[in-house]
Amino acid sequence: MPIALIDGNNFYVSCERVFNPKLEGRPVVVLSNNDGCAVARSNEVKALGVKMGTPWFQMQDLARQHGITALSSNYALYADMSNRMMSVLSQYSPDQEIYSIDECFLGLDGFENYDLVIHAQAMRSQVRRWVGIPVCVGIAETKTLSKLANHCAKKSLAGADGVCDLTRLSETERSRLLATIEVGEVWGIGPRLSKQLADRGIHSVEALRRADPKTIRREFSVVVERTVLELNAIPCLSIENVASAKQQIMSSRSLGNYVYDLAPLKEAVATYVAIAAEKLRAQGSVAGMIQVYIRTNPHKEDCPQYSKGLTIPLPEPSGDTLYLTRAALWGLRRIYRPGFAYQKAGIVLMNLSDATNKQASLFCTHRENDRLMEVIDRANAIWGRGTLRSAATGVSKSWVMKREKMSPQYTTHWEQLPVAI
DNA sequence: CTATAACTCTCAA
DNA sequence: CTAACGTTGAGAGTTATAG
Repeated sequence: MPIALIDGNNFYVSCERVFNPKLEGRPVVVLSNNDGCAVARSNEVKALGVKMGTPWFQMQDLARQHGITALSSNYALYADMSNRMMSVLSQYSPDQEIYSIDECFLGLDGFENYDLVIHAQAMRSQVRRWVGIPVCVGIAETKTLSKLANHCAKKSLAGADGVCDLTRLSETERSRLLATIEVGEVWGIGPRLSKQLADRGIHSVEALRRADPKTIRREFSVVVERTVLELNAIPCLSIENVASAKQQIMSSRSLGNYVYDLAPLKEAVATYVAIAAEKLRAQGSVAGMIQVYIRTNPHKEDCPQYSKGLTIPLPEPSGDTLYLTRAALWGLRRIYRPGFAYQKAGIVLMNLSDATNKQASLFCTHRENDRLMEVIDRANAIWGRGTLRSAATGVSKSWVMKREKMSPQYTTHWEQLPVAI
C-alpha cells in the first residue's frame, strides 16, 4: 500500500557539485541545450527569485551581481549519476518505477513491519554517501500523495527532515497540512487547470481533495477525477516496473546559429535521424512514418516567420538509419524555403512497431542494413555517439548547439578526468 | 452515421 | 561587440475525413 517517491534535490546542480565542491553553498544554474534557459537552480539561485525556464540572457545582470555560476547541461554526466542513484534505491524495494532522470517510485508493500521513516532515511544517507546526491523522500498511500509528500519533505513542512510520511498524520493533521498547499503543487495540475479550479473556488490541495469526483469529471476530465481520488488515498495509478516501449521517438534541437541554407539543415536533420534511429533500434522497434520539421525563431517576432513540418509514410517500417535519413531529407527538400533564418529543426519517428514481426511490403525493394546498423550501434556504444556515422551528417557542423560552459564528463570519459599533479 | 486519423491542448521533468 | 528563449513523451479531447 505505501508508496515512496524519491527525488534528487536540484538534481543537475547536485551532480555538478559532486565533482566541483567549490560550487557548494554558491548560486549555480544549469542551462538547457544551446545554453538557453535555466533548467536547474541551486537553492541560492531560487532564493534570488530566478524562475524555472528563465532565459540565460535575461538573468545576466543578476548573475554578475551575485556571482552566479552557469553551466551547460552535461547529460552524459547526469544520466550516469542517475543510473547510480537508481541502482542504490533499487535495493530498498523490489518494486521500482524510474519516473524520470532524478526521481523514482518505490512500492513499499510488505514493509509494514518496518519503520518507513527510518527506511527512507537509510535510502537518503546511502545515496548521499555512495553517489553524492542529496535526495528527499515522500511517503503516502498513492503516487499523487507521495509526490505531494515529497514536496513537503523538500519544503520541510510538517517538521520533515528530508522525509515526509503522510501516513503518520492524523486526519485533522492531514487536512490542516493540505489546506496550506496551493492546488498547483499537485501532480497533474498545471497552470491552466490551477486557474480553472481557482475560478471555482478551489485554491488549496485540501479543497480539491474534498471536491466531488463526478462533478470534477464532468467539468474537467477523467484525469482530474483520478487525481481527486488519488488525493483521497484511493490508488488509480500503479507502479510500472518495466518501462513500456515508446510510441514515438523525437530528436530535435535548436541550432547553434541561425541557418539560411539547405546544406547545413540537411546535416542537422541527418544527425537527428541517426540519434532517434539508434534509440529506435535499442528498444527493438521499427518506424512506419517519419516527420521532419524546421522553423524560424518564434521569439523574434519582427523577423519573417516560417514553420513547416511534413510527415512521410514509409512503404515499409524500418530501423535503418540510412533509409530513414533518405526519407527525412526528401521531406526536408519539400518544406525548405530560402530566405528564412532557421533556428530549429527536428524529426519524429512514429507508428512504431516491433522489429521482430515486421510487416513487409509486397512491392518494397529496399534491403535493411541490419548488420551494418548493429556494427554502428556497437561502435558508438563503445567510442561514443557519432564515432561511426553517415556522411550526410556533415563534417564542419556549423549548426551544432552551443555548450560553452560545460563541465567535463567525469564519469564516462577517462581523458576528461582532471589529473592531480 | 461511425470509425479512425489527424490535430490541438495540457502536463511533466 | 551584439544577440541571445529547451527537449522529449504521453494522453485526452476535438475536429476532419473516409467509407
